[in-house]
Amino acid sequence: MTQSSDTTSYKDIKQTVLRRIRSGDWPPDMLLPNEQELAVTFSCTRTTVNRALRELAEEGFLERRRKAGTRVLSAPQRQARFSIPLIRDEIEALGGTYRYALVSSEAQPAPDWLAARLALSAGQQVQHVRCMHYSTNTPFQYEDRWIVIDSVPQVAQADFSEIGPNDWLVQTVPFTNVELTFLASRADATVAGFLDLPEGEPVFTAERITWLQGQPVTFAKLYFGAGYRMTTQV
Amino acid sequence: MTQSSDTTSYKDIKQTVLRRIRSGDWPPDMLLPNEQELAVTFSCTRTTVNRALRELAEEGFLERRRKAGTRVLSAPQRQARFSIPLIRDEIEALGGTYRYALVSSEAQPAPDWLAARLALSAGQQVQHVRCMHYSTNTPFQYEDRWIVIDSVPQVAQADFSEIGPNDWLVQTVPFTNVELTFLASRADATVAGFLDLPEGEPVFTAERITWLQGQPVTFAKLYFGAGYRMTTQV
DNA sequence: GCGCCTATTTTGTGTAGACTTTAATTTAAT
DNA sequence: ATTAAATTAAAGTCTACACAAAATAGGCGC
Repeated sequence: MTQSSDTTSYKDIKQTVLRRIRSGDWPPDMLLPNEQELAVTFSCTRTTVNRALRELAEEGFLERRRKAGTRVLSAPQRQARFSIPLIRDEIEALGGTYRYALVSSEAQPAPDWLAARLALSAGQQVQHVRCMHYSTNTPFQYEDRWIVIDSVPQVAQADFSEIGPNDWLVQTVPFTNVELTFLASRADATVAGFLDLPEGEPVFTAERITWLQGQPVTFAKLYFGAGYRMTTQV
Repeated sequence: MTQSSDTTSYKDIKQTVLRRIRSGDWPPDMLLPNEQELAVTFSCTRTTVNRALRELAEEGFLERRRKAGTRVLSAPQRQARFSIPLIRDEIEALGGTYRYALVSSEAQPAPDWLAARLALSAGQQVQHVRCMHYSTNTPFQYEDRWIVIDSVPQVAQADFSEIGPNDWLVQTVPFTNVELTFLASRADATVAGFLDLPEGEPVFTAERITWLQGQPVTFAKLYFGAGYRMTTQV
C-alpha cells in the first residue's frame, strides 16, 4: 500500500479527532474508541492511530491509560511551550542591533541568600558578573549573574569583556536542568540607572537557575527594559 | 524479537545520544550518522532510531533535514514548556482556599483599543466582566475580561456571580487558540484597590487573547497579587 | 463485605520492509 | 557561466505483525 493521498495519515487523524473534540462531538471526559476500532474506521493500521493519539495526548488534548483507554481531557491544561531565544536573536528579530557591554566581573564568596538558593556551602566562591544588553543603544536587559566557581572552574580564566556570560556558559557547560521564574519587580537605583528608567518603575524580571547533573552552576537575574512583553502562542 | 531488556529502546537511544551531545563527544554542528547506520550500531531497526531522533529534534537538541541529515544544534534553544493551571488548582496547590467574587458584568460597545487588538468592527458589543480571585482571603488575581458577544452569544445569559468567566468559557467554548503575553505593569488606583497594594506598585500581568477558528472570543487582562512568581522547570 | 490474586483489555513499543517526500548534488542544456 | 533538469541520499511515514506492560475488572477465599 502506498502512503500518498489515498492513505490516511496520522496528521489526518489528528485533525479529525481535534475537530470532533472542538465541535463538542466528543465532549470532555468522553472515552473514545480504542485504537483497533479507530484503525478500522480510519482504515489504517493501529500504529498510525497510535501515533496520532499519542501526539494529541502530548499536546494536552487527551489522556491515555493502558486498559482504561483514551479520554478527552475536560480541563484543557494546555501547556504553553515557548522557546527561550538567545538575546541576540530576540533583538535582531525585533529589528534592532545587538550590543553587549560588561559592567563588572569579580570572584567573591556567595552571599547568604544565594548560598541558600543554590544550596551552596557557606562562603563558597562565586564569580559575580554584571552586564548590559542593548538594542541599538536602547537598554534591553540588565543581567546580574553569579557562577559557581567549583562547578565551572574555567570561569576563572574567562574574559567576559567581549562575550556575554550566557553565551560563554552555553559554549562551556552543556546545561541540563533549568528553573525559570518570571516576576514583576521594582527598579532599584542600580537597575533604574542601567535601564534608564525612573527608580521604582515596574520591571519584568526573569530568574534563571541552572544545574549540571545536580550541581548548581549559575543563578541569573535578568531585568528587562521598559515596556518589555513576553509573548507566546499556545 | 522481543522488546524486553535485551532490546534497545528508543529511550535508550535518546539517552545515549544526549549523553554524547552533553559530553562534547558530538559537538554542536556535527552531522551525525544517518538512521540506517545508527540502527546498525544500536542493533535495532531504523524505525526505533527515527523515533528517538525525532523526539530529540522536537525537544530542541537536533536539527533534521531530509537528504541533509541530522546535526547537533549549536544553541540549544530549549523550549520552556509550562502548563497554565486553572487558578483554583494553582491556589490549592499552594495550600490556599480558593474564593471567587464577581465585581461587575455588563454589555457595552468595545472600546477602540480592544477593537483594534481583536480586529473587531467599530462598536461591536462585548461583555465586560471584572472579578477577583482570592487565596484564603488574600487577593490573588484581579481579572479584567472582555468577551465578544457575537462569537459567544450564550454569554448574554451567563451568570458570572458564582462561576468565573474563565471556567465558564472553557466549558462553553472548549478548544481555542491562545496568545499569551506576560509583562510587568504598574498598579493603577483600581488594580491597587482590588489587590490591596499601594498605587504604582509593580504587578505581574498576563494578557490572554483567545480565538475560536479565527474568530476573536475574549481578551483577558490578569493582574496578579503581590509577590507573584511564575516558575517552570525546563 | 473485604482483601488478594488472576485474567483480560488497552495502550506501549519493537521488528521488518516498503514507498514517499524533500532537498542537496550532479549533470545536461542553453 | 548560468540555468534547468535528472539523480540520489536522507528523513518521513505507512503497513503488518508481535510481544510487553499497566491497570481495570472479575473471581476467589475468608
